[in-house]
Amino acid sequence: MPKNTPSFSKKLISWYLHNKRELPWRGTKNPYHIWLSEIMLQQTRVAQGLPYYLKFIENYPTVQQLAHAPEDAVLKLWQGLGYYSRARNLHATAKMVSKDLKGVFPKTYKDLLQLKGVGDYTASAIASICYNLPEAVVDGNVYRVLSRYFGISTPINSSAGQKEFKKLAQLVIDTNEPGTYNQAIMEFGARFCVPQNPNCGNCIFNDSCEAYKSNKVSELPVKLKSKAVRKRFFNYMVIISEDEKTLLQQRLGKGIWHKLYEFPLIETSEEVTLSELKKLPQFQKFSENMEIESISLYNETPIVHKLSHQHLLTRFWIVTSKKEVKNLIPISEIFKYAVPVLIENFVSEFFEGS
DNA sequence: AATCCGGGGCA
DNA sequence: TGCCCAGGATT
Repeated sequence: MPKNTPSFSKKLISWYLHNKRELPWRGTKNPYHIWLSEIMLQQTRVAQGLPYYLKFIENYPTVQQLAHAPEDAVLKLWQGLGYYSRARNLHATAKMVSKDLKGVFPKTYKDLLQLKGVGDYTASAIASICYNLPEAVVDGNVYRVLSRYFGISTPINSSAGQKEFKKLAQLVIDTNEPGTYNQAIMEFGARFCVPQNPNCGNCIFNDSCEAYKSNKVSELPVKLKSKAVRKRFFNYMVIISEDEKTLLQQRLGKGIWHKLYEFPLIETSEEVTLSELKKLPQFQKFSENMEIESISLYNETPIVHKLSHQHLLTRFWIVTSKKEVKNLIPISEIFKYAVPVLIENFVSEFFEGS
């Protein structure tokens, strides 16, 4: 189909060799390092993931050391990076590779795909970068570059689009150096063929890019709109005991922040007053083994914590207690627990200097 | 096929 | 504000 495919991949690789960023996971084929970086960079910018990559390599230099770490420690190190199932799957896969595979990562696309947290993109990335296999990656950058260069308007988040772009990516990959090619097209998308206002006038492809020729660069790629975000109302009960302790609970159900810690949470369907809060069954349960001395609202205006798919309108209630409550932890030890950024921000603000 | 799952950067 | 980011799992 694409008649200038060789030129496309060659120019891409040439651009890459002259313009690539030097990153810690470049220039190595160590599958542990590549795997770790690829998991971290899922839906995550290089600038955001980089410090986490360095922390993980420093704390866990080998897959065996990661495997032997407690899950809580892995989650704590992952704290702030989001999409925490990645951290749980990372740890599970480390244990699997360490025990069942004696520390040796799978060496084919098909076998890599069996690992928890490794999908089409990540299996292709590891296979091509570590083992020189001609497996084309398709990430957000690849969608953008291919849709523009070839002028394809199939929505990238439709199943038809995913198939079409995967097939095209596999067609144009440079099979002689697939790892370099895959990184080249992603780097090109991340650094030059950017979503907004790309510098097409200076682009190496401005003589062959279909979108540029037809003045449709700003319209590609096409993406179906997702539905509106859900609003949720969170009331966090921050217990302060006389001996400077508080209560944290681990989230164990389905949903966001699985296995992270937070203050006791009372979720409501709307913003509530203190008297309304006190009437709720969840509040009764919360306070049943306590002798509450006082409750005061820390923030009248809810803190809006925005996730990609829901907005959390959050208010913190400060609860002082006379009677000893069970399972309290010293406030000075909150930092040992993996908590959502929403909680971390409150803790650092509220307990600052105390 | 659609939805869920974080957090941050940018125009 | 809305969109995007070296996506994957679940329903």
